Amino acid sequence: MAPTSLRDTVLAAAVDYIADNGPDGLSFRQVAIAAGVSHQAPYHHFSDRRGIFQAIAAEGYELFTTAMLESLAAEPDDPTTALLEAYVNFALDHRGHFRVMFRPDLCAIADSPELQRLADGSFDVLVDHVRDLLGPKAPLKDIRARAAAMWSLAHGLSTLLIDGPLEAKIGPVSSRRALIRAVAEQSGLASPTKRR
Amino acid sequence: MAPTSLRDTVLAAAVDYIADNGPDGLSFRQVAIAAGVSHQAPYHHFSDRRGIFQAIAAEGYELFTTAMLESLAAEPDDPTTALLEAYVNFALDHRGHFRVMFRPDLCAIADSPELQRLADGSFDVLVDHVRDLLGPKAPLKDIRARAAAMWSLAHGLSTLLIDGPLEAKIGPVSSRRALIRAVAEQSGLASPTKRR
DNA sequence: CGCAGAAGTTGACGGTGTCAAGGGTGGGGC
DNA sequence: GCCCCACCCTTGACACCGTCAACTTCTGCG
Repeated sequence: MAPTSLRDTVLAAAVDYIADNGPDGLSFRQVAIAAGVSHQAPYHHFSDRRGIFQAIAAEGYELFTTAMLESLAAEPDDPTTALLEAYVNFALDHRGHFRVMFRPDLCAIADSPELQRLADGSFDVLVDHVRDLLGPKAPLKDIRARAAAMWSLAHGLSTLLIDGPLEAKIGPVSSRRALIRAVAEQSGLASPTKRR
Repeated sequence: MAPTSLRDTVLAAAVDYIADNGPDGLSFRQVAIAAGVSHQAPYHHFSDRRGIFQAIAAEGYELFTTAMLESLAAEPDDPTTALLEAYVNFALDHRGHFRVMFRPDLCAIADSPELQRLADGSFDVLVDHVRDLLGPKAPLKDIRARAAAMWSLAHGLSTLLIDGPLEAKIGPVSSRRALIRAVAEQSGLASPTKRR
């Protein structure tokens, strides 16, 4: 935290703003003058407005991958729920990053090989888990569908909790952990060994 | 379609643009001059930039509700899959609407009672289905969790298919219908009567 | 006929992203 | 010791955007 280079300052300020207000109203210039520099200073660290979002997304995917791996390590006997929990917790605790990571119009993942690599790293955690879960002899079709199902459930719950109307319709969520586990249980995805 | 009022023209053009490019780069002025009118003409039909998005969202929720109801009626023996399919199909076939409907920063659902009513109508279709499915004596907690799970799965799959990296990781989707059914099956949500 | 209201136009203002050019400063080679 | 250059930042300008305000044009109705 000591260096506080302009690059880091701008990045942190942008993430904070996005977490509160969403990425779209973010003003390059406002961030700059809030940091006490001229409106063009950040251009020396980011080529573009898109460059800021790419940097935020890259940071986010790194945090995301380690969060999922840590959760898997902490809860080895129910890895599916562990992953689901890590996914939702990351989204809620790092809204600023999460809101950018899944907006290809903002960060253009495909245009940056480095960013693409980081994103793939995150998703591979999930896909690898499904492969382990279903075993090496499972048909590829099932692995894909299972991964898509897990990913969709986690992603949908995250986005609906962040800015969707879920809480308004479902009722207030007293315990995030309890909601995640109840959802995992109501879908058939969690702890599949108990299901047969 | 005959009247083609300026209001309808602007709305349709905006929806088309959003379906292709996302809602954020949408320019009020460009839409106006593309429609052959001055840059201020649309202001006579929409109070605000936000007003356009609210109108798009309202139209979207109406289409959304009827799409889900029609799918339920067409496939009464597997209503969960019918709803999931309707949800994903709507998202993919009406990207312009879908991209706005779940962006509260754009359309500010809570600020418009009319829009709030339409949105509630859509979600009630889903919640009512879960209530029917689990029976009247099911604990409220289970109903909520089940609704959240179904909703999350449908919403996550939709958003990941629209602009997420799902197809890139899972592989090309030859048949949308097959993917949806496989995902429904891999999650434990679809056709629960067959599961016990 | 008169007029009120809707629909559309023109002009202006502040804010924003971005391009272009300039300044200042610290460090390394001669 | 001096010069030069790379780096970081500033200043200024431009086009575009959303929005406010005032003006014109048209239309229906007493």
